[in-house]
Amino acid sequence: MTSIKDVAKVANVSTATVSHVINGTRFVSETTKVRVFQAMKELDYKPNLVAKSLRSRKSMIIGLIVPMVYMDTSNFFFMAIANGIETIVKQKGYNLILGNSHEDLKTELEQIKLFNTQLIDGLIIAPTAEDVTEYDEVFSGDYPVIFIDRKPKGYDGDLVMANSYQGTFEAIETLIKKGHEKIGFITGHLGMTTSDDRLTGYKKAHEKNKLTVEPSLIKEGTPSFEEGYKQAKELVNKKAVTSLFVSNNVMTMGALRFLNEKQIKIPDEIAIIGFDDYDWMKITTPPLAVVEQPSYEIGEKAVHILLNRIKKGNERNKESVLLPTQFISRGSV
Amino acid sequence: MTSIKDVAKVANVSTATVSHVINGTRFVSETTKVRVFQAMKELDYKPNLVAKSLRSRKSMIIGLIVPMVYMDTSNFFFMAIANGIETIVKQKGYNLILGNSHEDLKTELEQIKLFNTQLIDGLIIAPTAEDVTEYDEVFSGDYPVIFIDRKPKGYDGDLVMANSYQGTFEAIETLIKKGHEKIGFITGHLGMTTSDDRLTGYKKAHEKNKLTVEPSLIKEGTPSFEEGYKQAKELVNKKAVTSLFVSNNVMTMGALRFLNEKQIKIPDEIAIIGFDDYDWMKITTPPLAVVEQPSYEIGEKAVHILLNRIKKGNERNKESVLLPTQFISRGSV
DNA sequence: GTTAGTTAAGAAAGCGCTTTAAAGAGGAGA
DNA sequence: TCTCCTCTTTAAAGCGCTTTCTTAACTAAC
Repeated sequence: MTSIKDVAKVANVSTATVSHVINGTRFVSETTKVRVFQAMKELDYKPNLVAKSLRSRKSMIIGLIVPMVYMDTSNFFFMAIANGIETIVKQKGYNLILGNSHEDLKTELEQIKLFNTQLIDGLIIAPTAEDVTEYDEVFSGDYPVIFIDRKPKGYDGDLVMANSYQGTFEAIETLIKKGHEKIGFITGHLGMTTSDDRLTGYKKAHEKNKLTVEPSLIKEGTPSFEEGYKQAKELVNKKAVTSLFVSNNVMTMGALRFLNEKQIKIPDEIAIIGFDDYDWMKITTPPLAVVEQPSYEIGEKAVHILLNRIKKGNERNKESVLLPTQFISRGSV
Repeated sequence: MTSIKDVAKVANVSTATVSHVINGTRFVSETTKVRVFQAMKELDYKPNLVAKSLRSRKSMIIGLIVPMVYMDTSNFFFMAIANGIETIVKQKGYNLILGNSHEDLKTELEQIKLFNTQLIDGLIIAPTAEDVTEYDEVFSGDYPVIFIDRKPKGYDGDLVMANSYQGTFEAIETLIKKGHEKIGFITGHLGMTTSDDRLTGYKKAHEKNKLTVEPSLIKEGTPSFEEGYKQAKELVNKKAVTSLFVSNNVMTMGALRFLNEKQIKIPDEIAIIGFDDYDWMKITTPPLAVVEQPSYEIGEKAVHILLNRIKKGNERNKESVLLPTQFISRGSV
C-alpha cells in the first residue's frame, strides 16, 4: 500500500505539502500541485481514512441504530428511514454505519458502547427505552445524538418524529363523519410515545364530536400479525364496532386477514383504517385507507440536524421536529 | 478522553501490558491484571477503535453495497438481506457499513472507491454491472469481496444467490399440472442473471411437459408497479393466457392491481404466482402463491464465507452457493 | 547593504494503539 | 560465586496521516 510518504518522495516534496494539496488546507503553488497530483496518479495513491481519522479526530462516519425484529413488517418503516438517512449522509461526504437493537434495550446499550470509541461523529437512534435515564451511563456527550420516531420520558434533546396525533385525529374524524360511532382502536403497547399520540388523536376526535370513548373498544397488545388478528376478532365478534382503526401496519395485516377470512364486507360491514403507507395497501380489496408517515423525510431531517450539530458544536437549544402525517382515504372507509 | 497511557500510569505498568491485558495476547500475572482492570474502570477507559485499526491494519468493519431505488418495493428483499448480514456480522464482533448504489454503476464504483481506503476488512455486494470487467479498476484485492444475488458475466469469485431456476420451475410445473397451457411470464430486464434464471426455469418446465414456449407470452420491462400493470393488461386483454407468473414483487403488485380493478376472478379466470414472499401476500384475496427467496440466509451465508476469507486469506478455490427457492402454493393458483 | 515583511514549503511532533526487542528479577546447576 | 534459563514486564518504534513551528527565498523599504 502506498502512503503519503511515497507520494512525497516521488513528487519531491514534503508529506505536509502532499497533505495540503489533497485537503486544500494551505496555498500550494501550481507547479508543485501538478507534481503532487501526478505522483498520486502514478502510484495509484489512496489516502488511508483510518489514519486520517486518528489524527484529525473525525471519522466521517454516522451511526444509526434502529429497532428491527426479524421478519417484522414494521421494519419497512425503519428501512425507509435508513434509506433516507444513507442517501443524505453520503451526499454530505459521510458514511453510515448500521446498528440494530432488535427492539432490545441491552443490545441497544451494547451497540452504543461500541460506538463510544471514537468510531462515529454522530448518532441517530430510534430508542427502545421508555425512559431517558436508561441512557445516562452511555451517552457521555462526545458526539451529538438525534432521537427519531420515539420520545422517551424525560428526553429533551434533538428529536425528529411524525405527528402521529394529527393523522390519527383526521382518520377518526373521517370515520365519525361517515356515521361511525363505535370505532375499535387496536394498538401495540402503550407507553411508547408513538402509540400514545395515536390514542390521544382517537380520543380527541371523539371529544370534539361529542362522542364518548368506550374503553372496551381500545385494544392493546404485542404488535404482531397474530395479535392484530385476535383483537380484530374479539371486537368484531362481539359486534361491538362498525369500524376499526389499527395503529401499526403489522396488526393491520392481522386484522385484514381476519376480515378476509370471515368474508366480512369492507367497508359495508366494517370500515378499516391502517397506519403507514406501503404499496401492498393499494392492492388489497378494497384498497386500504391509511395514515401515512413521512419515513424518508424523518431520516432526511434527522441527518440535517445532526450534521449541523457536528459542524457547530452542541448548542443549548435543541430542535424538536414533528413532521405531518396524512390521512389517505381509500376504498376501505 | 482517556488513553491507554493514562491507564498504564494509574495501574503503574507499561502501555504494552495494558494492551495485552485488553486483548489477551500475552500472559500477564493475575495481580497486574487486576490492577489494570481497576484502572480501566476508574478512568472509564474506552479503547480507541480508530487507533487500533491503524496499528493492527484491521478495521473490524464489513462493507455492504446494495442497489436500492427510492420507494421501490424490491428494496424489501435487500433490506432483509442487510438485516441478516448485520445480525451475523455483529455476532462475530464486526460492524456493518452500509452503501447504496441506487442501481447505478457510477455511484456503485464511487462507493467502492471510498471503501478502498483501509476502511473495510471485506465487502459484500449485490452488483449492478452486467459484466465483471466493469469492476477491474476498483477491485485491487486488498480485501475479500463476496457477490450476492447477481452474477455478472465472467465473474468467477465467491458468490451467494438464490436458485431462481428451481423455484420457478416448480411454480410453472404446478400451473401446467393444473391444466394451464398458456402461461404468461412477466419479468424485469433480462440480462440480469436472476431474471434469466427464472426465464430458464419457465422454459425448462414447458420443455419437460412437452409444451411449446410461445415468445409473445414473455413480457420484459422495467421492474415497476406500472409496468407490471401494463404487461398483465396486455396479456389478459388479448385473452392470450389463463395464468401469469410474475418474476418480481413490484411487478406482481402491478399485475394484481390490474386483475383486482377489472374484477377478474383469481384463480378461476386467471391464476397468478409471484416472486418473493412477504406478509402482505397472505392478505390479498385470495392469498398469493409465490416463489420464496431465502433472503436472510443469503446474507448469513455471505458473511460466513467472507469472514473465512478474512481469517484465512484469499484462497484459490472460490465458493459459489446456490440457496434453494421454494414454491409456496396458496389460493391464487 | 541591512532589515523587515511576505510567501511557499519543509521538519518533526504526535494522534492512541500494537508489537518487537530487550531487560530485570529470580532460581537452578556447576 | 558465576552462568544460564525462565518468567514477567518495559522501552520504544511506528502505523499514515495532520498540523504547528521553522526555515528558506525573495521582495520592498530605508
